Amino acid sequence: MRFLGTDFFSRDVLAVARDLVGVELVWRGSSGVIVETEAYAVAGDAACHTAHRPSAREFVKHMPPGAAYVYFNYGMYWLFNLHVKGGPRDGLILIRALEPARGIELMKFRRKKQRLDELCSGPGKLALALDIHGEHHGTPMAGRGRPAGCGLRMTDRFSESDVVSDIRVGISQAVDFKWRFLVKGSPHVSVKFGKVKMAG
DNA sequence: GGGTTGATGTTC
DNA sequence: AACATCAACCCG
Repeated sequence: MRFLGTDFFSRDVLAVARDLVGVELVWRGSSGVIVETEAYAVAGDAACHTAHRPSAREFVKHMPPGAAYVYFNYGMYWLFNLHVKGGPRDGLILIRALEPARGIELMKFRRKKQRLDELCSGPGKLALALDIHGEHHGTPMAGRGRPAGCGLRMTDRFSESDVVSDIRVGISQAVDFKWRFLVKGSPHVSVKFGKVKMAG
């Protein structure tokens, strides 16, 4: 199995976010093909953690491209991001939804759900399905130090024309950026194309 | 189907 | 106080 290297994560954060759609996220015996991502830019994006959190600024300063940025939100859910660094725009990419691929029974057990289209259709859901949590913060997902059994693998599951962009979900800053990338028509996304409520 | 609400705890 | 969420519940 060939995994993406750090060069993949050393490009523009928007290009990487778009290209991650269709890539298989492999995590210790379970996996899913990414069907939804959101880009957050280190500079000029008020919605990015680096805009308000010193700890996030420390992370992007010291961690390599491809490192996992994992954080706890709403007192209940872990959210999994990938660090992009070394291209025109650095940033963090939230993985928002997967089409389950491997280890589906284990994911159903962890989620206590049977329906395939509800297993990983949201950032909190997929972290639970894959058992991603705080101790995985900083895990290198590309290049040296990548744990055995974890990584990102190219697939031919979708074509470029399947991927559309839309505004981001659940934020109150920089709400107009169309920096969410998703497979149009996929039943596995968190929010369908065009369904995010507009501000005002 | 769509809207509303409560659960829950870390960071700033 | 805000928060890159989710599921359960209402209403119809």
